[in-house]
Amino acid sequence: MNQRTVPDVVVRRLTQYYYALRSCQERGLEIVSSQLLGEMLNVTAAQIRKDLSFFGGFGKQGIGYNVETLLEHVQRILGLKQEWPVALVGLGNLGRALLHYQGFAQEGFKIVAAFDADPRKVGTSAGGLTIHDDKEISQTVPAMGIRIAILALPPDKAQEVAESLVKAGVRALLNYAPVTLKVPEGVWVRQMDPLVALQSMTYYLVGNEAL
Amino acid sequence: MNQRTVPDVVVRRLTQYYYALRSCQERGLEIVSSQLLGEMLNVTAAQIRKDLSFFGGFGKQGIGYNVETLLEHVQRILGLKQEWPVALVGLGNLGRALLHYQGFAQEGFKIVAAFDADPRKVGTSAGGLTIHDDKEISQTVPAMGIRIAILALPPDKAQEVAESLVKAGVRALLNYAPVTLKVPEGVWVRQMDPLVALQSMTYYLVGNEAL
DNA sequence: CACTGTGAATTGGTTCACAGCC
DNA sequence: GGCTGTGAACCAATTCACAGTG
Repeated sequence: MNQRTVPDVVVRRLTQYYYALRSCQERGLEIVSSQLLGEMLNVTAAQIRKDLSFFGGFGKQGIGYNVETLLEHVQRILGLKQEWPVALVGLGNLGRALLHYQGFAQEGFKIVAAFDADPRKVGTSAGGLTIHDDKEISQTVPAMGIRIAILALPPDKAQEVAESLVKAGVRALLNYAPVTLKVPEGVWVRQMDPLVALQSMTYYLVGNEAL
Repeated sequence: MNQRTVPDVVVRRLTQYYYALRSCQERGLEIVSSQLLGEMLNVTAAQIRKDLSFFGGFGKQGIGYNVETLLEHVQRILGLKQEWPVALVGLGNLGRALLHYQGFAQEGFKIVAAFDADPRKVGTSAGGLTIHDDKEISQTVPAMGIRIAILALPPDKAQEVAESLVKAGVRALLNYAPVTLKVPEGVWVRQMDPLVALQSMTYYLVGNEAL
């Protein structure tokens, strides 16, 4: 039990543990060892034990971890036991695909407000939501208690919109625009950029692999 | 000039430098300092200099880096000076959105083959491509010299398809399925999972922030 | 005896600080 | 004087190894 501030890598891995544990649960496992969890995720057993020890001693020596209770703990730690209202900004191809993606709602992320800057889109409806003008962010976001937003808009608009979202109370941004957003302390950004991901792999394909 | 094997973090950052340099170019900058580049990307100047020094000395002391030539170098290092044929597997909502996303082609990633397991989809066409059955992967992928694939399919199918892709010569996988793929040495995977990204931010929203 | 939890050891990555050059 | 390139110093993360427990 170590109550120091937890490194972000650990938090990210925790989400992986969450999925692995659910898969254990589906398979009807009652107990899981750090060993097995590690094999499922390509991570060492020691890593998993150390990661979990940041939050407390959830296991039993000689036995392992109870799947059910560890899952509960992980959910609680990650804040997954509540519903999160989410704003979506940008309703192009990508935005619409995201709006129709069922996975968000299944995991408790409910898109409750949609914004776009294009006057032709404003007022129309998509996925059961009326599309609002970007300008209404400052009004709607605090009113709905939204603290998470998804950005699916052109790169040149992203910074500006991010700022108005943050001003309106958003603290977590899932950014699909290929831009490095400048955000104040205490605001979190995760970059979702398929091109960057591809481009960081071609490096290895082009003969740089050392092995 | 350090010819040790380059850490993956450095490669990932290199893609960021690539975008920053292009933005410099668009703004007409001829010269850029590690300082300025760092400010654009929220990275320290020393980090940038060290990263670049893995690949060679591209700068001039007292001056900085020539935008044009550094960009050239970065493109060459990352393997971005060629076209990459790409396979797309899975043509649900997400797969179709990816197929219509122009960004891939603009950056030299050309989706040249589309696969799906659903017999109702096989034979139909989407985005100018005929959809083939998954079973044809072993035939088509090597024939077209494909080494990169995008997985946009249900989690339970992902591992199996990944294996047939790897067998067919694919070495880089952009995986949208929420599964940890098991791949042999020398195969690269980048996970694109919006839920994981959201879930690793709620941790901080739920009161764990130390600051 | 199998497995966790954790200090200690190690490895890896980042930042410092300065010599060298323009 | 301004800026790069890089060893050295520092800090962070991972792995080791083992004492402790069911």
